[in-house]
Amino acid sequence: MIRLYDTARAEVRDLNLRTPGRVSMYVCGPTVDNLPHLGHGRFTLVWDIARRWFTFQGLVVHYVSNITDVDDKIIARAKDEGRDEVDVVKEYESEWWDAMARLGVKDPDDAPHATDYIGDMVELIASFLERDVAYQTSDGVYFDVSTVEDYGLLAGQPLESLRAGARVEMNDEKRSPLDFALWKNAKPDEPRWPAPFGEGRPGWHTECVVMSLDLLGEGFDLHCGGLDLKFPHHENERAQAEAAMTPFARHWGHNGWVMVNGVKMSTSLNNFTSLTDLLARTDPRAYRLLVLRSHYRSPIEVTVDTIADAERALARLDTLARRFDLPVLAGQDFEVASAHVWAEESLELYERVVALMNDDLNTPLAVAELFDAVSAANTAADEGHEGSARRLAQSIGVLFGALGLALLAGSHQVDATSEALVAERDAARAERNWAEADRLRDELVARGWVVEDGATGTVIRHP
RNA sequence: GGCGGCGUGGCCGAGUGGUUAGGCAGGGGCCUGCAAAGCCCCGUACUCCGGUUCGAAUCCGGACGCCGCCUCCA
Repeated sequence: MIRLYDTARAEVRDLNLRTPGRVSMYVCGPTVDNLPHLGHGRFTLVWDIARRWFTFQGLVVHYVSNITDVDDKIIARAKDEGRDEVDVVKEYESEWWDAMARLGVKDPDDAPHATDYIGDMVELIASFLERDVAYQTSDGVYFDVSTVEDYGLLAGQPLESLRAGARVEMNDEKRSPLDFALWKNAKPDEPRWPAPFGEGRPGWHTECVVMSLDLLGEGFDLHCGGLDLKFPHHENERAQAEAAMTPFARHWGHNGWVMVNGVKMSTSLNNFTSLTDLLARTDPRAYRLLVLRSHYRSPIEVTVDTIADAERALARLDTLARRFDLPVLAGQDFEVASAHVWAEESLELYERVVALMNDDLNTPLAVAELFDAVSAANTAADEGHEGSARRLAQSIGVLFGALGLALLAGSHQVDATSEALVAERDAARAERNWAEADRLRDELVARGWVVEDGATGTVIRHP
């Protein structure tokens, strides 16, 4: 049984699936108005890991993650740069998928775009107006949050106390500062779609309700996103589903933030580092390992130091892959646990990892177990238990693969000159000509190789 | 003002009553012609003050500090 923290209940509870054996999950995706930042990297990694783990455990996952392609910030950028909104969207959506590919985030089964669902949104908003849970003002249509009995469920606060602390500037046409825009009337030069209540565009909170229900159906299993979406975004989605009397997400999952020097990384603070930059200068797997080594609900510091730390830890794992020549796993397709033969040596490891992962995705402890197993595999090999060591190492590779982390043995493409130097060095060593062997090693190092003496002689690899 | 979270060894980061988290960095050793990789050992941490307990980083109370949400944000 998989257990997961549910924000709506504020507790870890059994993942209670709509259909046994199948998980339907919706992950709130990005607004494509800029390069993705580290926070986007974290949420995609966290939920990719969850998804992969569910699959590994034999569940059939339907994973939906949207692209918000109509938004004030997109319009603002297009204006600033004197180009078309569609052009802005095209550029940054392309950057988004590039970054996802480099992070090793598996493609969603469906990636709906808000603009493909305008008609459905208009219909929903019209129904709200009809039923009087929404109202028109001079600038658009607003949802009346007071019509939803348990508004504030996800925020963990009743409506009254949310209202008391509201920082939003009061628009006197709004009945409550917490009421949110369902529809924004188009100003001149703004993109617009027709609607019975006036030409314009949808507010941000409506698209996810419509798209998740369309693609996953009523009462889907899991709705996820960054903690900052908990309120008001997810609260408002929920409110709309409630108002439409449609069963919505059975569970809510939220991941912690990326911090910068102890402060939340956020768009508004403009203290973000682009994911694109990070991925250009580091091994993308390092970020995944960094994410795995802390709990998904905890904040993490992503800095040059913590990434470098993760890269060094990764080197240890790659060394294992090299030593045992492990296959590369964790691509777009990955193994299911039942497809792997858990040898005697690794069964206990597997069971411990399963217990940890199934308890609210305890990746930090699972990773600690795996690192312990790395030592065990190396020790077994050092002691000459080659087969046993190999079986354990293979299992480690499979389990990291299940978490989306590919262990890389590295390429063995060696140029002819280097190959000749290796042969010369082995000859020199055979003659116990250490001076010459060391000279040849220096030469190889100068050519950019890491030189190691293996059981079969000189082994060179890229650092 | 309301709600929530956090404070752990040089760094990152788990842990929720008693036993080694793990990684990185550092020191010592084994192995090696010398290295590298690997293995072993080591630092004996838990903001502070009280309390409960045979025993607390872990529970309770208080203090201090930090962060977040109640606009936009993953």
